[in-house]
Amino acid sequence: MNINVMSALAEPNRMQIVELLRERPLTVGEIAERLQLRQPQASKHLRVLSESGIVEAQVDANRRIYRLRPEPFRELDDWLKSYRDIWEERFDRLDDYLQKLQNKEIRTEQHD
Amino acid sequence: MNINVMSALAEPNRMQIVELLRERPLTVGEIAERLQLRQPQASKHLRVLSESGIVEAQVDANRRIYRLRPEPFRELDDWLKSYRDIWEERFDRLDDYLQKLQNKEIRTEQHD
DNA sequence: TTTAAATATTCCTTTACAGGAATATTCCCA
DNA sequence: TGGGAATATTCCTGTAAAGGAATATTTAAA
Repeated sequence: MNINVMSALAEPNRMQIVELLRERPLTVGEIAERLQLRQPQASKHLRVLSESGIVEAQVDANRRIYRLRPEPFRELDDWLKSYRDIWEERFDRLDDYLQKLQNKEIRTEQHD
Repeated sequence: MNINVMSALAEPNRMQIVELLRERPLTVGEIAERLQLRQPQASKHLRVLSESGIVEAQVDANRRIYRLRPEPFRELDDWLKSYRDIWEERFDRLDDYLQKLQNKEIRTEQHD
């Protein structure tokens, strides 16, 4: 999977920008206002998102209208598909069985 | 989407570990050897993956057998679903049209 | 009960990156 | 053509995180 896409999405503000743009394309100013970011930070985050191919900008005079690009999402989906066997739990039935038998998992963290 | 999962996957070595574990569960030593990592770095990466819920360890004497957990992948898939409209390009037809008409996109980067 | 194997942890150093502040750039319009 | 609006860029600083080296911990086996 493309590490640049992952890194871009691994920053909370950028993730929020992506979630925002899911609704509709927005200008830098609108994004900054909605997310309570300063304009330069919004621009910088959008630059990272742009360089990873997640967003693209459409020029409108002195404004830039940013929107999501479909490709990274398709790639993410394709990548995920190779894990379907895992997350559908059609795998490792034997190991699972042995693990439950022994009841010896070590996990200090809580999940889900 | 869970930022911790994204951050964990945004590191190249950890992404490789996940790709490795897609095949089958492995011990720390096996992972380190296959990826040409020093054992402590492998352990450290596995700790991050474990804390984000991506992997879990099964104790076998003085060895730990790491495997993928299905939940984060399911969550990732659920999150992606909310973008299906985008990556299937069933959206923004009007804007797309106007954009192509003007032919004014600015994108310095090359993608795909 | 010492020894070796497997793994985890700690400490240190370096580097990447996010935010703040200031400034540059581009565009439209009066 | 000068000014303001929208956006991008630069410089600086602090912090998080990754790797290296050394060490601690746990376990089985001799």
